Amino acid sequence: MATGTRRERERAQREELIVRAARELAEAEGWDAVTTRRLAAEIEYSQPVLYSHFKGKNAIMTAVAAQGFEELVTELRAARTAVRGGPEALAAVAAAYTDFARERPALYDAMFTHAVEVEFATPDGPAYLREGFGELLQAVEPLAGDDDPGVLTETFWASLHGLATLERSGRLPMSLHDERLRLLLGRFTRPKG
Amino acid sequence: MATGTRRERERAQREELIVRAARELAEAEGWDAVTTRRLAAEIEYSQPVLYSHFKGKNAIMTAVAAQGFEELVTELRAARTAVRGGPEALAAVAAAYTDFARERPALYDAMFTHAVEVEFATPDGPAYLREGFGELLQAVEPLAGDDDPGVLTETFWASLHGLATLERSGRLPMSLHDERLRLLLGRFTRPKG
DNA sequence: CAGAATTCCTAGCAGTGCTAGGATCTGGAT
DNA sequence: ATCCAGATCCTAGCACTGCTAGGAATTCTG
Repeated sequence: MATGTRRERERAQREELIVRAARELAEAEGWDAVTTRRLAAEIEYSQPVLYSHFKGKNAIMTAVAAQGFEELVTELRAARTAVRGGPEALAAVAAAYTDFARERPALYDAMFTHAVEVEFATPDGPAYLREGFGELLQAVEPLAGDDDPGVLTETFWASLHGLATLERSGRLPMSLHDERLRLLLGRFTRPKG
Repeated sequence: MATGTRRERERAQREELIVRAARELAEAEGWDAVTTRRLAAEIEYSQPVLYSHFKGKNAIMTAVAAQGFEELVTELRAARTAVRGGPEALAAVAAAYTDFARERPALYDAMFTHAVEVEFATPDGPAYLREGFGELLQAVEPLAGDDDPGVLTETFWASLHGLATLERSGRLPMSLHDERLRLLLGRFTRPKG
C-alpha cells in the first residue's frame, strides 16, 4: 500500500509538471508553440504519457485555464478589498481585470477564447467561476440602481473583455487604454438622470 | 491582347469563386472545416491553384473578412439612417452590430478574432474600416458630452464586441442578450449627473 | 505547324493531434 | 533468489494539416 500512495504522489507531481510546462511554453511563445511533441520533450517523457494524464491537448489547456481563474479571482479580490467601495472599487476591479489580461495573455486566451470545455453560464459551474463573477458583482452591485445587478455585471464584464481582446490583438491601440477605461467607468458609475 | 483580358477576367472569376467557397464552407461548418484540400475540391481545382491566387489560407480568410466588413458597414448605415438620431440611433446601430455577429459568426470571427493582417488602428487602413468606425462614431458622437467622441466610440465598440464574443462562445447565455444591450445603452445614453 | 510560355496537377515535405502494440521495468508471492 | 503478473512507458504509425517543387499538359505566338 505504501508504494501505491508514492506512485499516486509521483503521478500528481508529473501532472503538475505538464500543466506548468504547458503554461510556461504558452506564455513564452504562444499557444501555437504548445504542441504535444514539444510538451513531451519539455517534461522529458514521450507523447503518450500526456494522454495518460489528460484526454487531449484541449484538456491540458483547460487545466492551465483553471489555474488562471484561481489567480484572477485572488487579484480581483485583492483589488476590490484594497479600496473603500463604490466607484473606486469598480475602478480597482476593472483595472485589475484588464491588467491581468495584458500581463498574462496566454493564460487569458486559454480562459476566455479557447477551452470551451469550462462550463460557464450554469449555476453549478466550477467554484472559481462563481467566485470570479462574485468579485465583479460585488463591485457593480452598489451602482446598479434599478437595474438587475447580475445582468449589469455580465454587461460590464463583457465590456472589459472586449477592451482586453481588441487591445491585445492590435485592433485598438494600447496607448489609449487608460482613457477608454476611464470613460467606461464614467458611464457605469454615472447615476440615472 | 484580347486573350489576355479574357484570362484576367477568368482569373478574377475564379478568385471570387475561391472566396465564396471559403465563406460558405466556414459559415456552414466553421473555419476548422475550411482546409486547403476541401476548398480545392469545392472549386474543382487542385490545391496549388489556391496559392496562385492567395499567399496562403490566412490571406483567403482576410479576403472573406473584407467582404464581411463591407456588409457590416451597409447594415450599420441602414440601421443608423432608419431612425431619427440620438439614443435611438445608438440602439439601432448596436442591435445591428450584435445581430450581424450572431447571424454570421464565421464572418465575424474572420473579421475580429482571426485574420490579424487587416490593419486596424492606423489612419491609412482600409476604407471599410474607416467607414465602419464612422458609422459607430456618428451614433455615439451626439451622446459624448465632454468625452472624446473617438475614444468613447472605441469603448462602445469594445463593449459590443465583448457581448458578441462571450455570448457566441456560450460564456454568457444568449437568452439575456436584449436585456444586456438595454442596460449597456442605458449607461451610454445616460447624461452626466 | 513547331517552339515558347503559361497553366495546372501529382507527389511530397514537415508538421499536427492522437493511438495501437509491444518492450521494459516494478512489486509481490513463492 | 526467482518467477510471474501488472503497471509503465516508448517506438512507430495513422490520418490529417498548410504549403511547395517539378514535371506534364495545354495554350498562345511567330
